[in-house]
Amino acid sequence: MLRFTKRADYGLMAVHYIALNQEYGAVSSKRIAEEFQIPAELLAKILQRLAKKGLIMSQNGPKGGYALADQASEITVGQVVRALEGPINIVNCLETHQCPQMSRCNLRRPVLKIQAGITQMLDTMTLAELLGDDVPMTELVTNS
Amino acid sequence: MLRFTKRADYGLMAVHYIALNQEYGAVSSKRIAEEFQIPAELLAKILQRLAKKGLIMSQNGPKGGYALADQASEITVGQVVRALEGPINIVNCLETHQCPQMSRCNLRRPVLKIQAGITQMLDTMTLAELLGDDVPMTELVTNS
DNA sequence: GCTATCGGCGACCTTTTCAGTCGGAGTATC
DNA sequence: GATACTCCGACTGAAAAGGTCGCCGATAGC
Repeated sequence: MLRFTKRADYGLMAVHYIALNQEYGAVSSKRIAEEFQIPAELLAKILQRLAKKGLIMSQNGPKGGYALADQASEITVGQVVRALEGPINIVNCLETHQCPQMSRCNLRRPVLKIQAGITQMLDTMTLAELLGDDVPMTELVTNS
Repeated sequence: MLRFTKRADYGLMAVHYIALNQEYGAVSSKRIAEEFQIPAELLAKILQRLAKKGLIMSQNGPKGGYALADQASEITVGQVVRALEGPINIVNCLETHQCPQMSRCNLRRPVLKIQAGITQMLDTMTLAELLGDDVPMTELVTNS
């Protein structure tokens, strides 16, 4: 229901954590998993995927772990999300499957508009922007 | 992976179709299902839900069916989506479940920002806007 | 008043996708 | 070269979505 998977959640948390702590050396998957209390193997898989996509660099062996492949200001939230969840498609009729009423459907334009808006939001938000602010802001939670 | 369910898809298609055709009388669930080749029972359930939420009006019996409860310009895409999928929450740590690292999480602010952006887009888009344009625009499909 | 047609409602089954788990291979350190 | 640490890829279980079935109540036409 228009929701990120935990893959994206965990991935963003992890990348964020790496960005914060990599100056003291590579950050291991295990450490991040403990920090956020998420299953180590699951997180490992996520990080592997990010490494495969070239967003983070992996280093094997003791003292190994992950580090950002680029500056935090050069990596966008959209890149991380797409690396983990594939291309952003709000509806499935526009990708592989074809809606039988493709020709009559007037929903494509608005849907694409929404999609483009979301994509742009994600792509203009870099990791660097996530690092600064640590205010609680619980009051922003608006379950409309 | 950040995707609408078919409930929302079908719901929007149906409401859109009702808006187009209701001037000649109520539009039956069966007719819409045939038009878009979607399971009649499933669509029925969706329309019932929309009726329950007061977005469309139902009329029983022969010649019965559904009609918009309000002007097309007064019904927003966001209303339809929320009626069918509940409140929009991109991540689940912000609603019922609590992330064990709530205090350290710096992701809330950007997530809420994205969420607010999406919500606003959906809420400012009315049904009336969907009715006018029927251009193909297949070239807009950008699987980035 | 009988009948056909429609919406309304709840329970159920199937399929897909997500979340989490397991064993294996590689690499650096000692 | 043995060991401990890491990354890596296939597998299994759980949850949600999608779809189905059957029955009831209401309304309009005959």
